[in-house]
Amino acid sequence: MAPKPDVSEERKQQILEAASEVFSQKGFDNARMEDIAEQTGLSKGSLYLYFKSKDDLITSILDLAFQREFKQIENLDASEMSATEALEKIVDLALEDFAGMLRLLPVAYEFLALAFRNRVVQKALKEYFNRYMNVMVPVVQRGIDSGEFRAVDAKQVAIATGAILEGTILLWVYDKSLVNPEQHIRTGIQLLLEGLQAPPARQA
Amino acid sequence: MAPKPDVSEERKQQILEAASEVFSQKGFDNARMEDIAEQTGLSKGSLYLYFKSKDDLITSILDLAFQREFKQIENLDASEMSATEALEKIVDLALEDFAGMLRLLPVAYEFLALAFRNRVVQKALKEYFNRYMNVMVPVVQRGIDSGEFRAVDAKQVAIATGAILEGTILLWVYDKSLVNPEQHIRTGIQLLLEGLQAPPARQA
DNA sequence: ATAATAACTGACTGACCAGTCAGTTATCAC
DNA sequence: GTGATAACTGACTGGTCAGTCAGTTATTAT
Repeated sequence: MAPKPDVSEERKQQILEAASEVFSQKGFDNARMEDIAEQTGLSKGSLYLYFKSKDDLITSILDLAFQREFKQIENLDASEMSATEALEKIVDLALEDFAGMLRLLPVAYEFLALAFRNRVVQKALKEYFNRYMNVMVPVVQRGIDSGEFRAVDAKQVAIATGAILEGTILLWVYDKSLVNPEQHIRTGIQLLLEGLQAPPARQA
Repeated sequence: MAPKPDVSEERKQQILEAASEVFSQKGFDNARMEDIAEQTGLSKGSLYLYFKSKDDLITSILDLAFQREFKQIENLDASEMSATEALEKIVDLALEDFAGMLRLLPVAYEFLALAFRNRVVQKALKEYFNRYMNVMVPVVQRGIDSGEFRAVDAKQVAIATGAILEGTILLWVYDKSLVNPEQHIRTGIQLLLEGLQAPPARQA
């Protein structure tokens, strides 16, 4: 009576993989379900056995990517490092993730555009930003309390660091030959840190 | 013989204005030419008297926005200011433009996503980035030469500054209630500048 | 075998919409 | 008026594609 083993988890993975590929190559609107079906080797009808719509597919893909990106960073035990070391470690992890997310970057920017008119997307992005701040602010604050950094607003530093991360990647999209995310993120963060360690600025 | 005065320049403006509105509200793919026609009060057929396709419309809109953004910055005569003052002035101008571009931001992000698969878009973005660097690098270099800044790579500083600008705006899209572009761009740049003015970093 | 059912298929439907063009209207000169 | 032309219109065409579902195939237990 109990027939074929349940392959649905495996299929879901397979479909998500194929869909990531197709979405990143064609963009969300220009990707056809038929394209994704071809990429998996399944038929279009089968996709609907595992995901209820095209929207469901893209949502699942980005959700997974975001979850993955944070797992490592949130698991980082920063208590044994100096704040500077912790920040550098976080940047390292973000850079690793960047390499993995590369393929999804075009879809991520479309998603960002969507945030202007879609409440669900807005909520997802807010949550993402919150998790980021919840990791960063305590690290910076610890640096301030310990005297490692001068007295600044920890939130502002967390935002500036995030801006360097996201902004450098964005500039890389502008010109992939002149911007090297790995290198330029590191030096950008370095400049920020040196500003943090400096005594209150002398006159310009 | 010579009938009706030529209204085509006026119409073009009118259509671009309406299209910006509709694209920013619905996104490029979901905006219908019919929607844009309604917004202008003209008929769909008329749009095609002034623009040869939907692509032509979006291209014209973004081109105009980019040109406008740069005119002021490139016209800035920095020779009488300190490098710090010049950088701050550039940030001021960028922030002014940001206010004007706000409506186009969603379309701009879609455009960025397009850059991954469209050569023409790639070229346009490269040119934009180049113009930015051509303004920034000399200013920073002058600061270094005059002893105002310590010896760093001017390009790296220009990129870090651009990253703060673009990255802060991006974070604002993530959470509009926690990020204030005007405020956080200023403090981010401030931190960078203080790093620039600092002596070679003491140990962390 | 055969029955039970999970997994899969792909032709089809209904809706959408960019772009066209034959026809209409408005404006002007005389 | 009337003729010339610029400006405009909107029904229509051709093509696209998400999602459906009646039917088919594969796998297993007995």
